[in-house]
Order: sequence, then C-alpha cells, then structure tokens
Amino acid sequence: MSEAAKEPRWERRKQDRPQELLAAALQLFVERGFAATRLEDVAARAGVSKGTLYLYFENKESLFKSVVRANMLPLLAEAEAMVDGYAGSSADLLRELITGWWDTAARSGLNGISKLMVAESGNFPELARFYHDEVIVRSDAMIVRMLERGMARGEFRTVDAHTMKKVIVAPVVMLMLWDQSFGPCSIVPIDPQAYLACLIDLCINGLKA
Amino acid sequence: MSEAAKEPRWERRKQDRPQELLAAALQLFVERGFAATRLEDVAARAGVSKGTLYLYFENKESLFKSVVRANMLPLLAEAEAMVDGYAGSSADLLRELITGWWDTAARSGLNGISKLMVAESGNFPELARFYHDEVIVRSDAMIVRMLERGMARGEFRTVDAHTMKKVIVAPVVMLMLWDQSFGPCSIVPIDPQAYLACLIDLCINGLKA
Amino acid sequence: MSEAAKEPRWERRKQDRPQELLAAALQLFVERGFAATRLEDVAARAGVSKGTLYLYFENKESLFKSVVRANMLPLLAEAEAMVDGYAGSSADLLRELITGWWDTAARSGLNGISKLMVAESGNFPELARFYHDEVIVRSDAMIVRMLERGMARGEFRTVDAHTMKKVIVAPVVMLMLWDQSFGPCSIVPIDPQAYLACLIDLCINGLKA
Amino acid sequence: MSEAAKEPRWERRKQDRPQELLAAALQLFVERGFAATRLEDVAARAGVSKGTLYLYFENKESLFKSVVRANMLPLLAEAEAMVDGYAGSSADLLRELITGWWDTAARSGLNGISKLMVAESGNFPELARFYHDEVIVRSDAMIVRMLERGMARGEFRTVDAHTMKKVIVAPVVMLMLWDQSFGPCSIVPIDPQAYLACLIDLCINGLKA
DNA sequence: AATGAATGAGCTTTCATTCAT
DNA sequence: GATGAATGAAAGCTCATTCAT
Repeated sequence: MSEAAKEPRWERRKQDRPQELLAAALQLFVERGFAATRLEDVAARAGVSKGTLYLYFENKESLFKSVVRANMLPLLAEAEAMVDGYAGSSADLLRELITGWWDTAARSGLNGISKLMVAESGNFPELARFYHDEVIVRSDAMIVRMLERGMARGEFRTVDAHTMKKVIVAPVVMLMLWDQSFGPCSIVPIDPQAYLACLIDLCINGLKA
Repeated sequence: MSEAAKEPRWERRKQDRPQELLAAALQLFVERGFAATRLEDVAARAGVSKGTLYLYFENKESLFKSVVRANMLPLLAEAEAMVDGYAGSSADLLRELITGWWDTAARSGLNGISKLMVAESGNFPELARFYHDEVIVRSDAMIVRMLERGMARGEFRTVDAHTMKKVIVAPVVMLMLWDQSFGPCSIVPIDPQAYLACLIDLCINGLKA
Repeated sequence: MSEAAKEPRWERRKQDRPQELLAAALQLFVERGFAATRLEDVAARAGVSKGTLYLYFENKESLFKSVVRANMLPLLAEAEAMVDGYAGSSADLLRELITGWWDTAARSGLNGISKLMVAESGNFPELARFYHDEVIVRSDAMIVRMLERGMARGEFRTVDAHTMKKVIVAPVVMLMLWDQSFGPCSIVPIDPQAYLACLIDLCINGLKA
Repeated sequence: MSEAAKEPRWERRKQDRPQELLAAALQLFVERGFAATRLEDVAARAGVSKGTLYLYFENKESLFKSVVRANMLPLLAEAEAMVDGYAGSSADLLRELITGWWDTAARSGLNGISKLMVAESGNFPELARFYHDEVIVRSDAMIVRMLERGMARGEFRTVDAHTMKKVIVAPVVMLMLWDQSFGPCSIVPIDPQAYLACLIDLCINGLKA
C-alpha cells in the first residue's frame, strides 16, 4: 500500500483539471472572443462535460478572468530579472529583450491574451485595469530601464524614455496581434525573425548616440 | 401644409437612415464587440425601432460588414494622392504621412475599426480578408512607396522596405488600439502628438542615409 | 376610419397579455409551487411563447410577486366597506362576513394564494411581509372591528378580541387550504356551506352574551 | 486500538445515519419546500457527503416520503390512547386534547410537516392520500369520539360532530402553519397558550348543552 | 416606410444522480 | 460504507429575426 499505488491516474486528474480547462478556455476565447465562446465547447475541448466546469470556476466571467491572470503573471518575472542583471552593451540588451519577449509570447499564451485584452477591455473594465497595471505598466518599466541604462552609459542619445518606450513596444505587441488576427489572411505572411531584426535595427540606428 | 412640402423632409431622413444606423452600429460594435452588441441598442441609438434595421440590412452579420466597408473605403484615396504627388523631402513626407494618418483616423471611425477587426477577424474570415486586401495592403503599399522614394533619392539608407513598412506602421496602429482599449485605464494617458513625434524622430534618425 | 376600427383584435391582446399571463401563472404556482412551476408552462397556458413572458415581467420572481399583489389588493376594499357600513345585528354581520369572504375567495384566486403564501413565505421574506401587512393585518382588523361592535352593543360577551379574531379566521383560511390541498384526496369532501354554517353556529353560541 | 473496540462506535453511527438524514431533510424541506431543497444541503447538514444519501434513500422523492412517514406515525397512538381512556368531564378532555396536541406538534416535527403537506400535496398525490388517510382521518376521528362522548353524556348540545370536528381542528392546524410561515413576519407574534385558551373557551361555550 | 409584439433557438447555470475509488 | 468528481437533462433567460399592422 505504497503512496504511489494510492495516487492513481484519476486522482491526478483532479489537480490537472483547472489547468486543462484554462488552456482550453484560452484557446477558444482567443479564437472567438468572450461572448462568442460557448462553455460547452470549452468543456469539450478539455475533455469534460459542461457541469464539470462549474466545479472549478464560478461562472463564465470568472473563468475568463482566471485565464488572463493565470497566463500573465508568471511571464514578467523572468524578463525583469534579465534586464536588471544584464552585463553586456545596451544595444545587445535591447536585442535580447525584444527577441526574448517574442519567444516567450509565442511559447506561452501571451500572444493571444494581448488580442483578447484589446478586444474585451471595454466589456471588462476591472480586468483591463488589472492587465494595464500588472502587465503593461511593468513591461513598459522594463523598457524604460533599458533605455535609461543606455543613455547613462552614453550608448544611446538622449530621448524622452517614457514616450520612446511606447514606440518601441508597439511593434512587438502589433506582431502578436497580427499573428493572432490577420496572419491567416496574409498571402505573404510576416517572418517574425526578419520583422524583429528590422525593428531592432531601426531602434539601434535611431537611438545611436 | 401641402403634401409636396412634407416630402423633402421625409426624403432626407429616408436617405440618412442607413448612415445613422451605420454610425450607431460602429460605436457599439467598437465598444462591445460583435457578439455583445444588441441590435436593439443599435436601433435605439439611431432613434429607430428594431424592425427598421431590417429594412436596410439583411441581418446582424451584414450590418457588421457594411459598417466596416462603409467606413474604410473613403479614407485611403486621399492619403494615396498625397504620397504620389509629394514634392518635398522624404523625411517630411514620412512626417506628413504619419501625422495625416492619425488625424484622419481620429476624425473618422478608422480608429475603432482597427480594434474591431483585430477582435473579430477570427469570427469573420472573409471580412478579415477584405480588410486585409483593401486596407492593410494598400496602406502598406503607400509606406513602401515612401521608403523607396527616400532610398531612390539617397535620403534614406538601404533597408528592406517590405519589412520596414510593417515596423513603421505598427506604432501608428497600436496608438489607435490603445486609444480604443486601454486609454480609459491609463492614469498617464498617452499624448498622441508627442508619441507620433517620437516615432517620426526614431524613424528619421534610424533611416538616415 | 372610426376609433373602433383602428383598435383591432391584435392591439387588444397587448393590453390583455399581462392579465392572461398572471392568470396562467396563478394557476400553476398554486398547483405546483414556485420552484416546480416552469415558465414555459405558464407561457403555454397563456397561449404565448416563453419569450413573450419577458416582455411583461422581468423574471420569474417578479412574475410571482405580481401574481400575489395583483390578486390580493382588490379584494379587501369591498369586505372592509361592508363591515364599516353594516346596520343589522352583529351575529348577522359575523355570518355575512364569513360567508361573503368564502364566496369572494372561491370566485377570485384568494383561495390558492393563501396556500401559495403558506408554502413560499420562507423563500420570499419580503413578499411574506407584504402579504402579512397588506392582507393578514387588514383582514384581522375587520374581524376585530366586528367583535368590538358586538361587545359594544351588548350582543357578544366580553372576550379578548385580538386573540379571538385569530381563532375565528383560522377555520376560514383552513377551508381555503383544504380546498387547495387535500380536497382531491378526501373521500368525503367537506361541504363548504355546512362547514361554514357550523363555524358560524359555534361562534354565535360561543360569543353569546 | 483493536478492531472490536472500534466497531461499536461505528455501529452506532451507521444506525443513526438514516435518522440524522431524515432530521436534516425535514428541516430543509419545511424551510424551503421540496423543489427548492438541494440534496447537497441536506447531506451537509447531516454531516455526510452527497453520495451517502443514496445509500439510504433511493432518490429525492423517496427521501421526501420517508421524512413525512417517519415523522407522522409515532405521534397518533398516544393521543388516541388518551381519548379512549379518559375519565373526567368532556370539557376537560377537549381542553387536554387540544393543548396536548399542540405540545406534541411543537416538540415533534408535526408542526412543519403540516406546512409541507399543504404546500406539496399537489405534487405528491399518493403522499397526500397517505397523509390524509393516516393522519387527518385518524385525528379527525379522535375529535369526533370526544364530541360524541360529550353529547352522549349530556355535556355538549347536539351538533353535527363530523362537521364540527373540522371546525375545531382548523384553528389548531392553522396555529401550526402560522408558526411555520408568517410567524417571523408578525410584529405581534401569536401567543400559543392564549390562542389555544381562547379556542377552548369558544368551543366549550359554543358547545355547552 | 416604420413599428414593436411575438417567437424560439441557443446559451448559461443548476442539481439530482452515478460510480470509480 | 463512504466519498466527491463527473455527468447531462432541464430550466431560466436573451436576443436576432419575423410579420401583422
């Protein structure tokens, strides 16, 4: 009667359920938007029945909020760590920040969440505020720190960092949105690597001291 | 109070109806998204009854498509004319293109339509395709022409215009999206003029030959 | 183009709808209780569809409250008028009050509402309070006035009118409840006339000065 | 901690379970009615899990019927014994019957069951029939025997005992219903002792030979 | 042309019931 | 015996759409 024998594949499911449901919900919310997503489809994609959803989430709105929160928070910490401990040139930091961001976004759901938040912020003001405060503000602050580091070290010319950060972030966010919305429509799809390289090139040249 | 005297007023209204409905629908679709917008609210905002809507539009989807198409088409022609007939420096052209674009977007509904298309492209693939082909492709082409003009005249260094155009467009589109989604959340709202000046500055410095 | 011609059978329905729905709802709520009554059945019994109900009532609870209020308020005024303007002996007044009450109850829905309120008061405290204040208190007050009139005129012996009123009302209410609940079970059903005669007889003998 | 020592405690619980469940169910059914009572709440109040309920009762309806049957049957025997062996005056018998009834009802669940049966008889015809045959008929018969004893001994005037019994029972039942439904609403709650004294007084005066 | 009462498919949510453990 | 995760039928409610007027 070992511990292992007592913890069979069924018990494990209970712990996984919320994550499976969140993953399924993320996909469908991103694909169709909040209102157009049917909870029955979410449940089906997670391999459970409609009712099971309500064992883990109070209602549709609460599921939606959980999807956003659960997928956002773990992502920022690692990016922040990199900025603050970086040793190389600021141009390299800028490069790593942008490419690392995209890699993380593509790997996680950040990609689709951005689209989701643009689409639904009007319907969920508190969630929009949360997203703004916890994600946008913190991301922006990272870029500002990077720019100020570059200026302090004489690598970048003097610019208004708080305005410039928005300009630099925009193409990265836009890439995520394109990827989620018009990507399938484009006959000549954007090559993310080339796009980001071009952005980095523009920034480094445009910021050069 | 002859019959003849009554006609004109009525005629005018009859012709205005579709536009009033489209304007009301644009506002609500942008605010809430396609699925969360109730036709009753659209009708109410246009000052007519629910049934009247169906005299002018086949159904909700058709209204949605009309909203997008009707608001898009008139906007591009004037921008295109400017690019092709421009006499000054390419840096000035870039500046005028970007500021003119934002002015037009803010004045028209382009602003909200962008958000709408990002949000609903997954649910309306044909519409996304239309938007891509008629709006995105044509906008992009303008920027490409501007970049190629600058390179041909030796004002800009050599870059991959087809990639760079996306990078340059992104911050402008992003400004429109922010304006529509997180604008109300931001304690320190973005100043569009400063933001665009910063973008133009980055581009001109970054493209300088 | 007379007024009569302009008010066709369809327009009339709109005004009748709420009453038809209230009548249907009364029947079913009394028959099955609040929770066990399906709105679809209410609508069907009123000859309309589910959705129509929501044109006239906000939700199930609001329909329930309307049923109670709409059926109760008109009934008390006439009874009160009788008590206050009565000219004959107090024994006759007692007789008329009791028989008139039952006749009114049987004719209107008061009959079933009593059962409904006993059953659902726990689930609708505000409604129970309303019923208590507007129906029970006012009914009781009528009986008290009748008893005090009899004592003042020396027709009834001295009793505690406020306690006695409850004892006298009880058998009448109980008759209504029996009628609605165990009536169908009883092999020897109660004859309301004989029952009320017996009650009146007991009261008049028991109160005799 | 031998096996034998553990058994008794367990045995006891096992035997108590059904009664604990019935008690919990009685409370909730009376409070909320059949349909509005959730089995999960019943189980929780009895301190067991939802599934356990189904070890002792086939389903919700069967639990409901058991609640009614289990609480009814033990109550009548003692009352019947008293009537048949009584030695004093019939007025005293009437007094003891009525006050004894109320004491028993208040002590047991009879109180709430009455309300429950009024409310749900329409939804459970067989149960209503059972209640009618086993409870109402037998209670009524007791009162009839008491009345006939009084008339036979010349203590009561001649009345139709089968009608009068209903009139006499009504206020007692009504007291139970009030206690369960409008009691909490009443600013001036009924004092059961004064109420019953008043009823007894009315009956004895009204039946006096 | 315009209305708005009516409809009913479709969705969210609840909860009695089952069953693997 | 006991559990509680899972189920899915059923009910409340919404709203795009229709159509008699």
